[in-house]
Amino acid sequence: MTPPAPKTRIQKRNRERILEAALEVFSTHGFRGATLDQIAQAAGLSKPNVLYYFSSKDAIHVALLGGLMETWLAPLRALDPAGDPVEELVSYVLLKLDMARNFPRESRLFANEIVQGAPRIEDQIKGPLRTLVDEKAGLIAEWAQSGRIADVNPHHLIFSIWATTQHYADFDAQVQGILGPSKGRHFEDAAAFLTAFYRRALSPD
Amino acid sequence: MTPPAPKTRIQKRNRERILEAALEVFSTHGFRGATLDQIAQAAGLSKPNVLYYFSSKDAIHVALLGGLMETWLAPLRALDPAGDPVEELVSYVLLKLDMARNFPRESRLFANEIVQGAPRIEDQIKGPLRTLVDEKAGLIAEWAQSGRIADVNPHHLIFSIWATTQHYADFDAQVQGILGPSKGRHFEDAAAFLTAFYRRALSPD
DNA sequence: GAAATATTTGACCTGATGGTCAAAGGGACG
DNA sequence: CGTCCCTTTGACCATCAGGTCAAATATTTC
Repeated sequence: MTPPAPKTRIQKRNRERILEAALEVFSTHGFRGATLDQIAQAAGLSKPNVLYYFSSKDAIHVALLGGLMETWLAPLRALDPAGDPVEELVSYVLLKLDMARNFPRESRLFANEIVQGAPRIEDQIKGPLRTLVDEKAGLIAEWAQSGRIADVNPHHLIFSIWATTQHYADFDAQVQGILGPSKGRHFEDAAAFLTAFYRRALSPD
Repeated sequence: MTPPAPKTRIQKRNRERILEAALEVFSTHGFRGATLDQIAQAAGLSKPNVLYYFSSKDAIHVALLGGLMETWLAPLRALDPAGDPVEELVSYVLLKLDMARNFPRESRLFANEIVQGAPRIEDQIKGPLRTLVDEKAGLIAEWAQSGRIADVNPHHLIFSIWATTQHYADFDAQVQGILGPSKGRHFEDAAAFLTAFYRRALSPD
């Protein structure tokens, strides 16, 4: 479907341009709402030229999601069994919030996909993502059982962290509609709120 | 744009059918991803007949969102200054979670809209929603200042409640991909988790 | 029960959109 | 400097989708 390895310099450059443009367009309008013309224009290429590098609109989307999944999981992977449990989890919250701040398009890309039933990444969710989450949930469960953090349902704790952090990327329009526009202050306030909140909720008695 | 008041019985019935069908289709595929044919078929009407009741696809979407906004805000409006602060907030969390459980399509409809920048409900967000949120944030701020709940940023507390509860409707595909399918157990687990979590995080020292 | 009004629909129109193709342009290498 | 292969594109095609319309069919009203 998609050529496995870019060969020439030009191929590498143009494939990257296309993926960058597609990220912009897909994350803003969703898969169905995005058009090849928009992507081509954003990439500075003609539509047939885009289709020279990717066999279809669908292939672009798949390549994007696939290439981004690992980046998206990295912060969770970094959860360290050797660290202080509460601080590890708080760090995870802040890392995810940073990602929402610095990579909102990536966050929205996934949000668009998942809201509509994740038809194109079902396998990735039920495979690698689930495996990683289960592993880290096990770690959190140990922390809880040994009394090093409060007794919480690990999976739902992870969901809450995803929800509260990605919210600032995915629903930015709502946040800014309610709080007014800002150049990052909302993220700083959110960081302060979430840090205090999770520390309180997770610290053992 | 849209006839203000349905007159005949048939009009009322068919307009309702169309809105029900549109809720189903829009919430699953997003505005751009939904087609009039899909809506017409789901409503059991022909496409021209659908357009006899609503002047355009856009008009259907606007009517839907407008009609649902008040329902969506009701739980927040119910936050009672006279109640016990922590329990009022926990009740709000559970009410919102119930809505995510019982009205997932409505939740996804808004999610789809907001993720893509809320182009069609910007006014509703900056108007009625913002007003209500500011009012209730004031109430929460008083509770915090008088030491009846922990000291938290009220707006971000509200965002966290929206995020953690709507997550189970909006990102259901992900939740079920990770936890496996369920007939509601996830919601029960989430209710237990969120209750304990918010009670812990909000209870004054 | 006939006239007036409301509802329904098949056929059609138009623009948008994903995708194709043959031909032209450009660069690397002998 | 000519050949070969990679890259680019203008022109085109087919399908889909939102929307229109006039004619047909119910329904209401008098």
